Amino acid sequence: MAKAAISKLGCALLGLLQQRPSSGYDLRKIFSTTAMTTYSDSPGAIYPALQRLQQRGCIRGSIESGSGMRRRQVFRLTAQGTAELRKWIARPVLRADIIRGLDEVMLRFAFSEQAVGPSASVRILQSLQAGLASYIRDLHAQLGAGKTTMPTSGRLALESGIKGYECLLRWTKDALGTYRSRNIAPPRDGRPKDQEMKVWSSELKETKKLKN
Amino acid sequence: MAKAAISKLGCALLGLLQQRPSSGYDLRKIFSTTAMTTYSDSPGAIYPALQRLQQRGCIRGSIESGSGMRRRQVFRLTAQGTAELRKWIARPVLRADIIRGLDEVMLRFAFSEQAVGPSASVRILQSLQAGLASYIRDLHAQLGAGKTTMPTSGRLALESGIKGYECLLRWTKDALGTYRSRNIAPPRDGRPKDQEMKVWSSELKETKKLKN
DNA sequence: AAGAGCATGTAAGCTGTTACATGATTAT
DNA sequence: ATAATCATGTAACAGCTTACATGCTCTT
Repeated sequence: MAKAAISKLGCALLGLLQQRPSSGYDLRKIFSTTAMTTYSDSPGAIYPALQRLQQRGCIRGSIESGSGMRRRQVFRLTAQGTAELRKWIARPVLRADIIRGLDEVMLRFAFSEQAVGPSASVRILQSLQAGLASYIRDLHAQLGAGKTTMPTSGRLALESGIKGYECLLRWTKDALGTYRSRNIAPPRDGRPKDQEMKVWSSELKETKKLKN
Repeated sequence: MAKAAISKLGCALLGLLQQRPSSGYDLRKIFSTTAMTTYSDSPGAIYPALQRLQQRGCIRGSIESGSGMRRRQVFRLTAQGTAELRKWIARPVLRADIIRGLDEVMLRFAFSEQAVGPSASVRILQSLQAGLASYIRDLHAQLGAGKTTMPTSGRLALESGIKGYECLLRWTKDALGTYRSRNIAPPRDGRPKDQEMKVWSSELKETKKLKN
């Protein structure tokens, strides 16, 4: 049962719900207010996604309706949902992930510390670093091959991509340094022993208009 | 008629076909071989996309079948297809484009010089530069607001995004410098008068396996 | 003759987009 | 009261993914 993979949006929702139980509307607000605008805040995407997650048993919603309160359904992760979230985060970073879904890798990294622990963050950074270094080499080769025949804009576009990856590679090293200075043991293998759970982004409660 | 927008993949195909008439298989090879791997090389995406473009009147395919040759259908841009390609490239770069579809902006830039002319490239770079500068300001504000409450991985992820945009902004300035040194007049308004058409990426003919 | 690669497609399924729809509650 | 906002949904549509299917040609 539940063979198909959870969609990227679904994983993003799992990650957010792990940080704090929320209603669909809360989640839409996050997507429309914060740097997560890369994801859609449209109800036609979020509510069906929540339903799917619930059918899978990853989340459970409870309707809150006190007197003088609007009806709202608050979703929480189930044990299974937590497991799925961790599985998603712990997936190895392959070249395909770097090429087609770098944003998803960054999302996994963003949730990694809270949902699994710092060692998972380090693991993502390490495989990302390796994958980037290898891919950058290939891109340089491609640039060298077509340098003379490509039009300026094409060459520049390729260069922009390469520079972006190089920038990310530098950031990866910095980030690893941050964790090293915090004395996070490099994850040789085995499971992480840390499980710190903190709630952040508490300032996301601000009101903001949302049109349907 | 033909109100719905052409999909991103469709536009990518238009751009490639403008550079050189190609069969579906040729296009798949480009997507699987070059830095355009970000786009799918699956036949289930490309052949239907080509059909849609043909139904719209943007491209026209002609079946080539000499003796001792495999049947292959080569597609060419029509006048309307060229117009649609130019319209897509000339679209102003909005913040939404930067947030949700930066890759599409870069694709438009990559094709801009051949399909429209250097002044179109410059125009894209200028609006991109402005949009990036403004967006980066907002992201810095967000980072400052949540710096203390966010977990390390979340903060680092946001920083990585910001650094990526800053890197792109620097590239934008470099690229504008390249065009300035080539004496491309800044496009005050009106249409570009240049229309240089060269064929590049002639080395993409190399063979490479593609599994169905 | 057999297998690998060329070249084109189709069909099912899922997901996101866009647009619409519905009530309840708070503000003016 | 009326409008705006809260909060949740649904329905039609388009596009991509995955998997399958089909013949033809070249190599060995």
